[in-house]
Amino acid sequence: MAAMSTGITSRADANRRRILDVALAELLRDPDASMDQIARAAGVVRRTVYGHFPSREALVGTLVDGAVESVAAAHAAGRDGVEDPAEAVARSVLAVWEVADRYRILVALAQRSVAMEGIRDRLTPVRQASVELLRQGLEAGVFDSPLPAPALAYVHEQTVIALMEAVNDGLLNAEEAGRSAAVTVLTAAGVPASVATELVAKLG
Amino acid sequence: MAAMSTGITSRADANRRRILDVALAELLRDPDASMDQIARAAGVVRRTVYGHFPSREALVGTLVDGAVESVAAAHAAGRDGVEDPAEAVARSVLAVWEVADRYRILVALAQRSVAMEGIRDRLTPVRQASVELLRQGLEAGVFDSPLPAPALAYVHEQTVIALMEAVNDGLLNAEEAGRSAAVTVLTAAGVPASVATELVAKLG
DNA sequence: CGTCCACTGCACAGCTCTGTGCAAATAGAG
DNA sequence: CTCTATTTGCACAGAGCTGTGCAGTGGACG
Repeated sequence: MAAMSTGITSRADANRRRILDVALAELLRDPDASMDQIARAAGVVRRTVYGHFPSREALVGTLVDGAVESVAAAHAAGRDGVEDPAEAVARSVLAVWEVADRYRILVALAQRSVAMEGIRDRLTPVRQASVELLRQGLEAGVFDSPLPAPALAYVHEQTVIALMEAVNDGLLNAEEAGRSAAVTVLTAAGVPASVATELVAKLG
Repeated sequence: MAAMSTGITSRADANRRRILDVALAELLRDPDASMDQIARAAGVVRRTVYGHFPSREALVGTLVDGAVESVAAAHAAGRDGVEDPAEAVARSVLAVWEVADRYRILVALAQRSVAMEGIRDRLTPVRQASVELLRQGLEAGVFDSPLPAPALAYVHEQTVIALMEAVNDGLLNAEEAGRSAAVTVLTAAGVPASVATELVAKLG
C-alpha cells in the first residue's frame, strides 16, 4: 500500500479532483446546485460523490477551505515585507487576483444566506489584515477617505468582486483587469489617479 | 362595493402590506426564506399569505417590482437636469441611498443564483443610464479611470452595496453614509478626493 | 342582530433533495 | 486471468417546501 503511485487510486483520485473542480464551477453558477447536478456535471453518479464526501456540507467545506487558504496566502504574500501601505494594498490586490478563480466560489457563497456566514468568519484574518493596512495608510495620510478603515475594507472587497464579474461578463480583459483593479482600489481610497497608475505600473 | 374606504378591506389591506414589509426583511436575511417563515414573521398563517399572493414567485415579484420602480425613479430624479457628470453621479447616489431599504432586497436576491437573473434585466435601464453618465464624464476628462464605463458602473454598484452592508453591520452611521458613498464613488472614478468632498458637501 | 369577508387550522398530494444500503458491473494491478 | 477497489444502478426512508381544498371562527358593517 505504498508503491501504488499510478494504480487504481489514480482513477479514484482523479475523480475526486474532478468532482471538486466541477463542483466549484457548478456552485458558482448556482449556489444551490444539488448533489445530483454536481455529480452529473462531473460525469459521475450521485452515489459516487457520496463515496468521496460524506455530505454536501463536507464537499462545500473542502472547497471553501481550499479557496480561503489560497486567498489568505496570496494576500499575505502580496504585502510581505512592503512598508508603504499604498504599495502593499496594490500588491495584495494583484496577488489575490491571481487566485481569483478559487475566490469566485467564495463570492458566490459568501454573499448568500445567513447559513453560509461561516465563510465570512474564516476570512476574518484576511479582512483584519486589510483593515490594519488601511488604517495605517489613513493615519499616514497616504489615503484620503471619509470612510473609517473597516468600511473602506468592505468597499475594496466589493470592488474586486465587481471587477471579477465584469471579467466574467466580458466587459474587461482578464489580464489587465488585475492592474485596473489595483488602481481602482487605490483611487477609491483617495490616492490620486496619476499616483495610483504610476505605482501599479511600476509593479507589473 | 364602492363606499368601503375603511371597512373590512382595511384589515385585509393592512395584512397585505405587512406581509410585503415583513417578507422584505425576511428575504433580506435569508433569500431562501419559506412562505411559512414569512407568514409566521408577519403574524399570520401560511394559508393567509396564499390568500393575497397566488405563489411565492408572485410575492417576490411584487416586492422586486416595487423596489426596482423606486430605485429607477430615485436614480432618474437625482440626475434630472444636471449637466455636470460628477454632480449627476453624486446626486443619483444620494437619491438611491434614500430608498436603500427597498434596494436591499434587490441586493440579496440579485446576487443569488441564476434563477433570479430577471432582476438584473429589469435594472438594465438604470445601469444603462449610469454607463452613459460615466462615459460622458470619462470623455470630458472629469473622471479618470483605467476602466471602461461599463466596468466602472459595476464598481459603483458594488460600492454602494458594500456601504449598505457596512451600515447593516454597524460600521457606519446611516445618515452620513449616503454622502460618504457619493464621495467614495466619485474618488473611485478618479475624481480627486478634495474635489469630490467639496462637491458632495455643496449638495447636502 | 345578521351578513359577509378575511383569517384560521388542518389535511393532502406532489415534488425535490439528502443520505444510506446493497448487489452487480467494471477496470486496472499483479 | 484473477483479485480488488471503485463505480454503478436502484431502491428506500426521511425531511422540507409548495400549492390547494374545505370547514370553522371572528370581527366589522349595515
